[in-house]
Amino acid sequence: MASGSLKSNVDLLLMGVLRHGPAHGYAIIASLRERSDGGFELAEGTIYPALHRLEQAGLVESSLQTAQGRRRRTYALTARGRKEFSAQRREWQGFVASMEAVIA
Amino acid sequence: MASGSLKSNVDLLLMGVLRHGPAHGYAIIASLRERSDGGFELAEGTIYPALHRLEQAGLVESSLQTAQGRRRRTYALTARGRKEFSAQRREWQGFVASMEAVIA
DNA sequence: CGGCTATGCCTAGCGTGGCGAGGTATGGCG
DNA sequence: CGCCATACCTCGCCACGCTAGGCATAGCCG
Repeated sequence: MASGSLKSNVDLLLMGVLRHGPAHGYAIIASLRERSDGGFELAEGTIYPALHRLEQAGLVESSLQTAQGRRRRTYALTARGRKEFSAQRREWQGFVASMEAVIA
Repeated sequence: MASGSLKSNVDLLLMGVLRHGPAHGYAIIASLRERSDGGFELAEGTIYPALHRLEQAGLVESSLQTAQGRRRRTYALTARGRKEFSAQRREWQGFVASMEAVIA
Protein backbone atom coordinates (compact mmCIF):
# COMPACT_ATOMS: atom_id res chain seq x y z
CA MET A 1 0.00 0.00 0.00
CA ALA A 2 1.13 3.48 -0.77
CA SER A 3 2.39 4.34 2.72
CA GLY A 4 -0.91 4.45 4.49
CA SER A 5 -2.14 7.62 2.87
CA LEU A 6 -5.58 6.07 3.11
CA LYS A 7 -6.36 8.49 5.85
CA SER A 8 -10.04 8.71 6.33
CA ASN A 9 -11.02 7.75 2.80
CA VAL A 10 -11.89 4.24 3.83
CA ASP A 11 -15.57 5.08 4.14
CA LEU A 12 -15.65 6.51 0.66
CA LEU A 13 -13.91 3.44 -0.74
CA LEU A 14 -16.25 1.02 0.99
CA MET A 15 -19.27 2.87 -0.34
CA GLY A 16 -17.60 2.98 -3.73
CA VAL A 17 -17.47 -0.81 -3.82
CA LEU A 18 -20.87 -1.37 -2.27
CA ARG A 19 -22.68 0.85 -4.75
CA HIS A 20 -22.24 -1.88 -7.37
CA GLY A 21 -24.13 -4.31 -5.18
CA PRO A 22 -24.02 -6.03 -1.78
CA ALA A 23 -20.86 -7.74 -0.65
CA HIS A 24 -19.31 -9.19 2.47
CA GLY A 25 -16.10 -8.12 4.16
CA TYR A 26 -13.63 -10.45 2.55
CA ALA A 27 -15.11 -9.84 -0.88
CA ILE A 28 -14.84 -6.09 -0.34
CA ILE A 29 -11.14 -6.40 0.40
CA ALA A 30 -10.65 -8.46 -2.74
CA SER A 31 -12.72 -6.06 -4.81
CA LEU A 32 -10.69 -3.10 -3.58
CA ARG A 33 -7.46 -4.88 -4.43
CA GLU A 34 -8.65 -5.71 -7.92
CA ARG A 35 -10.24 -2.41 -8.82
CA SER A 36 -7.18 -0.48 -7.66
CA ASP A 37 -4.92 -2.94 -9.43
CA GLY A 38 -3.15 -3.84 -6.22
CA GLY A 39 -2.99 -0.27 -5.00
CA PHE A 40 -5.21 -0.93 -2.01
CA GLU A 41 -4.55 -3.78 0.35
CA LEU A 42 -6.83 -3.00 3.26
CA ALA A 43 -6.30 -4.85 6.51
CA GLU A 44 -9.26 -6.56 8.15
CA GLY A 45 -8.63 -4.45 11.22
CA THR A 46 -9.34 -1.50 8.98
CA ILE A 47 -12.49 -2.50 7.18
CA TYR A 48 -14.51 -4.33 9.82
CA PRO A 49 -14.57 -1.44 12.25
CA ALA A 50 -15.24 0.88 9.32
CA LEU A 51 -18.21 -1.20 8.16
CA HIS A 52 -19.59 -1.16 11.70
CA ARG A 53 -19.23 2.61 11.76
CA LEU A 54 -21.06 2.92 8.46
CA GLU A 55 -23.85 0.69 9.67
CA GLN A 56 -24.10 2.65 12.90
CA ALA A 57 -24.47 5.76 10.77
CA GLY A 58 -27.21 4.18 8.70
CA LEU A 59 -25.23 4.31 5.47
CA VAL A 60 -25.10 0.54 5.00
CA GLU A 61 -27.12 -2.33 6.37
CA SER A 62 -26.03 -5.90 6.94
CA SER A 63 -27.57 -9.31 7.12
CA LEU A 64 -26.06 -12.49 8.45
CA GLN A 65 -26.08 -15.41 6.04
CA THR A 66 -24.65 -18.87 5.68
CA ALA A 67 -23.12 -19.94 2.41
CA GLN A 68 -21.24 -23.23 2.06
CA GLY A 69 -21.35 -23.68 5.78
CA ARG A 70 -19.58 -20.37 6.29
CA ARG A 71 -20.96 -17.46 8.23
CA ARG A 72 -21.08 -14.26 6.24
CA ARG A 73 -22.25 -10.78 6.95
CA THR A 74 -23.34 -9.15 3.73
CA TYR A 75 -23.40 -5.39 3.51
CA ALA A 76 -25.57 -3.26 1.24
CA LEU A 77 -25.65 0.47 0.65
CA THR A 78 -28.77 2.25 1.91
CA ALA A 79 -30.44 5.19 0.19
CA ARG A 80 -28.77 7.51 2.68
CA GLY A 81 -25.52 5.74 1.90
CA ARG A 82 -25.90 6.48 -1.78
CA LYS A 83 -26.44 10.16 -1.06
CA GLU A 84 -23.52 10.23 1.31
CA PHE A 85 -21.33 8.55 -1.27
CA SER A 86 -22.12 11.25 -3.82
CA ALA A 87 -21.46 13.97 -1.30
CA GLN A 88 -18.17 12.51 -0.14
CA ARG A 89 -17.06 11.90 -3.70
CA ARG A 90 -17.71 15.53 -4.56
CA GLU A 91 -15.76 16.54 -1.48
CA TRP A 92 -12.92 14.26 -2.46
CA GLN A 93 -12.78 15.77 -5.92
CA GLY A 94 -12.59 19.24 -4.45
CA PHE A 95 -9.82 18.07 -2.21
CA VAL A 96 -7.89 16.62 -5.15
CA ALA A 97 -8.32 19.88 -7.06
CA SER A 98 -6.88 21.81 -4.13
CA MET A 99 -3.99 19.40 -3.86
CA GLU A 100 -3.25 19.71 -7.56
CA ALA A 101 -3.27 23.48 -7.26
CA VAL A 102 -0.48 23.29 -4.72
CA ILE A 103 1.71 20.43 -5.87
CA ALA A 104 1.14 20.09 -9.62
CA MET B 1 -11.97 23.53 4.96
CA ALA B 2 -13.73 20.62 3.39
CA SER B 3 -14.51 18.58 6.49
CA GLY B 4 -11.26 19.34 8.18
CA SER B 5 -9.34 16.20 7.45
CA LEU B 6 -6.16 16.75 5.52
CA LYS B 7 -5.50 13.06 5.27
CA SER B 8 -1.85 13.16 6.21
CA ASN B 9 -0.71 15.09 3.16
CA VAL B 10 0.47 18.06 5.15
CA ASP B 11 4.12 17.26 4.52
CA LEU B 12 3.56 17.10 0.79
CA LEU B 13 1.70 20.41 0.84
CA LEU B 14 4.39 22.16 2.85
CA MET B 15 7.07 20.95 0.48
CA GLY B 16 4.84 21.95 -2.41
CA VAL B 17 4.83 25.53 -1.20
CA LEU B 18 8.47 25.64 -0.17
CA ARG B 19 9.75 24.42 -3.53
CA HIS B 20 8.94 27.87 -4.95
CA GLY B 21 11.27 29.47 -2.44
CA PRO B 22 11.82 29.92 1.31
CA ALA B 23 8.93 31.10 3.46
CA HIS B 24 8.00 31.38 7.11
CA GLY B 25 5.09 29.71 8.88
CA TYR B 26 2.49 32.40 8.59
CA ALA B 27 3.33 32.99 4.94
CA ILE B 28 3.02 29.27 4.23
CA ILE B 29 -0.47 29.22 5.69
CA ALA B 30 -1.43 32.21 3.53
CA SER B 31 0.16 30.67 0.46
CA LEU B 32 -1.72 27.43 0.96
CA ARG B 33 -4.98 29.31 1.34
CA GLU B 34 -4.39 31.30 -1.83
CA ARG B 35 -3.10 28.52 -4.04
CA SER B 36 -5.97 26.24 -3.07
CA ASP B 37 -8.43 29.08 -3.50
CA GLY B 38 -9.58 28.82 0.09
CA GLY B 39 -9.66 25.04 0.05
CA PHE B 40 -6.92 24.72 2.64
CA GLU B 41 -7.06 26.62 5.90
CA LEU B 42 -4.33 24.99 7.93
CA ALA B 43 -4.22 25.63 11.66
CA GLU B 44 -0.97 26.77 13.22
CA GLY B 45 -1.13 23.74 15.46
CA THR B 46 -0.97 21.70 12.29
CA ILE B 47 1.88 23.30 10.42
CA TYR B 48 4.39 24.18 13.11
CA PRO B 49 4.74 20.62 14.40
CA ALA B 50 4.82 19.46 10.78
CA LEU B 51 7.62 21.89 9.89
CA HIS B 52 9.57 20.68 12.92
CA ARG B 53 9.09 17.10 11.77
CA LEU B 54 10.33 17.96 8.29
CA GLU B 55 13.35 19.73 9.69
CA GLN B 56 14.08 16.80 11.97
CA ALA B 57 13.98 14.59 8.89
CA GLY B 58 16.38 16.88 7.04
CA LEU B 59 13.87 17.80 4.34
CA VAL B 60 13.79 21.49 5.21
CA GLU B 61 16.12 23.79 7.09
CA SER B 62 15.27 26.92 9.00
CA SER B 63 16.91 30.12 10.06
CA LEU B 64 15.78 32.66 12.60
CA GLN B 65 15.50 36.21 11.31
CA THR B 66 14.16 39.56 12.35
CA ALA B 67 12.12 41.63 9.92
CA GLN B 68 10.36 44.82 10.98
CA GLY B 69 11.09 44.00 14.56
CA ARG B 70 9.32 40.66 14.27
CA ARG B 71 10.91 37.31 14.89
CA ARG B 72 10.56 34.94 11.98
CA ARG B 73 11.70 31.43 11.28
CA THR B 74 12.18 31.00 7.57
CA TYR B 75 12.08 27.53 6.10
CA ALA B 76 13.76 26.36 2.92
CA LEU B 77 13.61 23.03 1.10
CA THR B 78 16.84 21.03 1.13
CA ALA B 79 18.08 18.89 -1.74
CA ARG B 80 16.79 15.83 0.07
CA GLY B 81 13.52 17.67 0.50
CA ARG B 82 13.23 18.22 -3.22
CA LYS B 83 13.76 14.54 -3.92
CA GLU B 84 11.30 13.58 -1.24
CA PHE B 85 8.75 15.98 -2.67
CA SER B 86 8.99 14.35 -6.09
CA ALA B 87 8.71 10.91 -4.59
CA GLN B 88 5.72 11.79 -2.44
CA ARG B 89 4.02 13.53 -5.33
CA ARG B 90 4.39 10.44 -7.47
CA GLU B 91 2.99 8.38 -4.65
CA TRP B 92 0.09 10.78 -4.28
CA GLN B 93 -0.70 10.53 -7.97
CA GLY B 94 -0.75 6.76 -7.76
CA PHE B 95 -3.03 7.01 -4.81
CA VAL B 96 -5.40 9.32 -6.69
CA ALA B 97 -5.42 6.92 -9.63
CA SER B 98 -6.38 4.07 -7.32
CA MET B 99 -9.11 6.16 -5.75
CA GLU B 100 -10.49 7.09 -9.14
CA ALA B 101 -10.53 3.45 -10.14
CA VAL B 102 -12.80 2.67 -7.23
CA ILE B 103 -15.08 5.68 -6.94
CA ALA B 104 -15.18 7.29 -10.39
C1' DC C 1 -1.48 56.80 26.05
C1' DG C 2 -4.45 52.71 25.99
C1' DG C 3 -6.63 49.22 23.64
C1' DC C 4 -7.38 46.38 19.75
C1' DT C 5 -5.97 43.77 15.95
C1' DA C 6 -2.65 41.58 13.02
C1' DT C 7 1.60 39.32 12.72
C1' DG C 8 4.41 35.74 14.31
C1' DC C 9 5.91 31.52 16.91
C1' DC C 10 5.16 27.53 19.98
C1' DT C 11 3.16 23.35 22.61
C1' DA C 12 0.16 20.31 25.64
C1' DG C 13 -3.26 17.28 25.13
C1' DC C 14 -7.58 15.41 23.03
C1' DG C 15 -9.87 12.63 19.60
C1' DT C 16 -9.95 9.93 15.58
C1' DG C 17 -8.80 6.29 12.96
C1' DG C 18 -5.62 2.94 10.50
C1' DC C 19 -3.74 -1.30 11.32
C1' DG C 20 -0.85 -5.08 13.56
C1' DA C 21 -1.71 -8.86 16.27
C1' DG C 22 -4.38 -12.04 18.14
C1' DG C 23 -8.63 -14.90 18.68
C1' DT C 24 -12.56 -18.00 16.81
C1' DA C 25 -14.68 -21.20 13.49
C1' DT C 26 -15.52 -23.98 9.12
C1' DG C 27 -14.31 -26.25 4.55
C1' DG C 28 -11.24 -28.59 1.62
C1' DC C 29 -6.92 -30.52 0.17
C1' DG C 30 -2.96 -33.61 0.42
C1' DC D 1 -4.68 -35.17 10.55
C1' DG D 2 -2.21 -30.87 9.70
C1' DC D 3 -2.45 -26.74 7.01
C1' DC D 4 -4.25 -23.19 4.49
C1' DA D 5 -7.96 -20.35 2.78
C1' DT D 6 -12.20 -18.28 3.92
C1' DA D 7 -14.61 -15.48 7.13
C1' DC D 8 -15.51 -12.56 11.12
C1' DC D 9 -14.24 -9.80 15.15
C1' DT D 10 -11.65 -6.80 18.69
C1' DC D 11 -7.88 -4.75 21.65
C1' DG D 12 -4.59 -1.54 21.84
C1' DC D 13 -0.72 1.12 19.91
C1' DC D 14 0.52 5.19 17.73
C1' DA D 15 0.53 8.85 14.37
C1' DC D 16 -1.33 13.07 13.50
C1' DG D 17 -4.68 16.97 12.83
C1' DC D 18 -6.27 20.46 15.41
C1' DT D 19 -8.34 23.09 19.54
C1' DA D 20 -6.98 25.92 22.97
C1' DG D 21 -3.92 28.12 25.25
C1' DG D 22 0.40 31.11 25.84
C1' DC D 23 4.01 34.68 24.51
C1' DA D 24 5.84 38.89 22.09
C1' DT D 25 5.93 43.01 18.85
C1' DA D 26 3.97 46.44 15.42
C1' DG D 27 0.68 49.59 13.98
C1' DC D 28 -3.60 51.95 13.95
C1' DC D 29 -7.35 54.65 15.97
C1' DG D 30 -9.32 57.57 19.21
